[in-house]
Amino acid sequence: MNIYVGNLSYGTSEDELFELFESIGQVDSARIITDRDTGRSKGFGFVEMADDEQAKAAIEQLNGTDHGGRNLTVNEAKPRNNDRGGFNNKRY
DNA sequence: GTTGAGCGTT
Repeated sequence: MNIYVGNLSYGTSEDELFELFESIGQVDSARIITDRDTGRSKGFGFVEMADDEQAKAAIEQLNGTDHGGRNLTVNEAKPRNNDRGGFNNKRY
């Protein structure tokens, strides 16, 4: 299950995210999203968990909790847009 | 500071 984690502190690392969710259940991978242009954190990230019920439990338990001075937003992630614009910035 | 970007043709 993919989990969206928003309102992260800029100081929060992927490892911190991993450990945070690992304390609830088995974490497949953890990722902090950084801006491709500036290289700085976008303030949110994603965690992938192997077990759905553990993922739900993690969402329940971590959503709204304080971490790094920020109140975390945790919920199920939306599918990522696979189109990046690429070579041809398509319209229509 | 809130939903993930690799390339101008892969």
